Amino acid sequence: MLVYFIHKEIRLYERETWSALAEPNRLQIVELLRDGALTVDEIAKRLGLRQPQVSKHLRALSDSGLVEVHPSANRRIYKLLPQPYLELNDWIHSFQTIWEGRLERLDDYLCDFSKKNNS
Amino acid sequence: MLVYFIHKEIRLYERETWSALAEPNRLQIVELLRDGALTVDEIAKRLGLRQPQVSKHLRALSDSGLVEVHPSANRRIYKLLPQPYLELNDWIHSFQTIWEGRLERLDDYLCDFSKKNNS
DNA sequence: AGGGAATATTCCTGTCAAGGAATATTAGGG
DNA sequence: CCCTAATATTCCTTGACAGGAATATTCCCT
Repeated sequence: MLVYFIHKEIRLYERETWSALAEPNRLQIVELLRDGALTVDEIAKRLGLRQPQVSKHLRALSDSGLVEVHPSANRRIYKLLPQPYLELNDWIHSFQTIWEGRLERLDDYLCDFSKKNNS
Repeated sequence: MLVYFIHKEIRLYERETWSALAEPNRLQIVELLRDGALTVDEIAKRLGLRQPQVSKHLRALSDSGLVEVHPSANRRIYKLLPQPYLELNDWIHSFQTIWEGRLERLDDYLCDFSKKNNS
């Protein structure tokens, strides 16, 4: 249970995850894939994007380990991989003390380092 | 309790959150602030960054609603805001079916739309 | 008021990534 | 084996953004 608070232990997982999701179209793709695997064309159609850009975004998502592809005949079917979301979940939980408002009063701490700072 | 699974309802919160955290130095700043509020100089010192860049990053984080500043004399003390982490947590949980492997078998679904696609 | 510390801002430059358009690749079907 | 659909890749241009350096600002203190 205490595991969430030992945030020193939390893996500094692939930073790429963040930049991969920072691109709005890629985030949309990911949210689309949440409901199930899709082909490139299908994604392009639903999001109103052109096929090459979708391919490129999927490439980025794939490189960051966010999605997985498995070919089926002519098509390539993309689906989400669970790993990054697990890691994200861990990371977010390392902030639990923040969102639970348990670090509200830090003024003592601040006085501390401001004294140490007067070197 | 079911709230985590109704991902249609989840707010498409500020997309800025992602790009704000995509910058490695900003992510480090956030992870640093997890342990408590800090001044600009303190952050700069600990991360080995120059003060102006830290100020700029804090500006970005502030604009995205990730951090909050309250002045104290000469200094400005930055601390994390809980809101974005709550939202991120919700978002991540909307992928719970993924990481729990409950969407493994989607092949039927795929056959579905590939038929529909033959227009 | 003036000086200095802490912080913010501006300007500049280089880099990187996204979209558009065209083209290459791959795989099935006749 | 060619044709076509589905997908990937390349080249190009453009915009956003990060860092460096210098400067502006803010605020306390005497």
